[in-house]
Amino acid sequence: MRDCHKWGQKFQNYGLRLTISREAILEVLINTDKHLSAEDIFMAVHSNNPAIGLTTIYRTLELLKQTGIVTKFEFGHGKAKYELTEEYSKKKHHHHLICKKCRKVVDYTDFIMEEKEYINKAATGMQNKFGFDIDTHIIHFYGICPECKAE
Amino acid sequence: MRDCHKWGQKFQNYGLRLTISREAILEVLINTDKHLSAEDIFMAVHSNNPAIGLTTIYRTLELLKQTGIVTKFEFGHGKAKYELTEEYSKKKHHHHLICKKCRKVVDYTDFIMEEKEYINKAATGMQNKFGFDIDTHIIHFYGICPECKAE
DNA sequence: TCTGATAATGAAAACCATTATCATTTTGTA
DNA sequence: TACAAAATGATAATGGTTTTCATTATCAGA
Ligand SMILES: [Mn+2]
Ligand SMILES: [Mn+2]
Ligand SMILES: [Zn+2]
Ligand SMILES: [Zn+2]
Repeated sequence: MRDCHKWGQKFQNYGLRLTISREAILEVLINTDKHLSAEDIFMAVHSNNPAIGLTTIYRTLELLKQTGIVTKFEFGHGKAKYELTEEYSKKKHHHHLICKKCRKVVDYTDFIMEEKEYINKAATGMQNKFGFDIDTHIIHFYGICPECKAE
Repeated sequence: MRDCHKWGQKFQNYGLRLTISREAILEVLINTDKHLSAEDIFMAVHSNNPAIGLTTIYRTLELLKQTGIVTKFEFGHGKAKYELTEEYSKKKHHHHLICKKCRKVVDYTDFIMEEKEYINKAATGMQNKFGFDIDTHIIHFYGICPECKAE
């Protein structure tokens, strides 16, 4: 159980320990399809492991970010949200729709071929023009969700 | 001078007063090609108008955001950055390259046709699929700038 | 199994960008 | 000029995140 997961390997390679806390946090991230804040994760973990503190949540999330296991998103609503990276998630490559009214965040997986084409072209162009090595990108669409339109 | 600008009209339409503070803040935004934080703007304004406080900077930036004169960006480095919107800026439609090491932000105006094509397709798709009305989008490219590569 | 070095942790305090409060000043209008 | 509404600055408060530091858990070697 402990070492059979992808991240178990990753942790070992980085000389990090796969502790109870870290496993509990990863488990929460694996078993959700939402975008969770540190506090969301703290509360989810707390029900089974009341001893784990919020500080550890923040520290672990930072660690998971550094090792490429989670992505940190700042949607502009005060608190950062976390999601497993494509490599470690069941989710496919996707981007986000954000409702400017209710702040809902929806995953959007369509038109990935077209996106890839544009992104590749742009990333190559930037490499050539600026010498900038691109390795990730973010696309956010802002608008009003159907519920807020109806209101 | 006071009313000959686009934003003068906009302010009037909204029943807002075009005060010294607001003009000073707009002037800073007009005369830069950088992405400034509230504090950056405060310091720039301060040299000529020491009486203007940081609170007014924040309040005015929020106002300018509401009226569509500035865009607020959260690049994930702690403080928000502000830039005139396409409509009020000399800059063309563009997106951003962000260096993950030194946090530099570079404007990128290439491949806009290709981008527009993809964005239109995606926005239409989302409208049809989710009933989500998209009106803006953000594209951020993350990577390492040439200076940091050389280090 | 013991032991020491190192990593991880929790509680509490500190940090810091941003926002709220409120008394005062400025502005547009009659 | 007088008055109401809007704008402002100093200050305090907020709240998500990070630091600090003493304690605990983990692992490698003896
Ligand atoms: Mn997502
Ligand atoms: Mn820009
Ligand atoms: Zn909504
Ligand atoms: Zn750099």
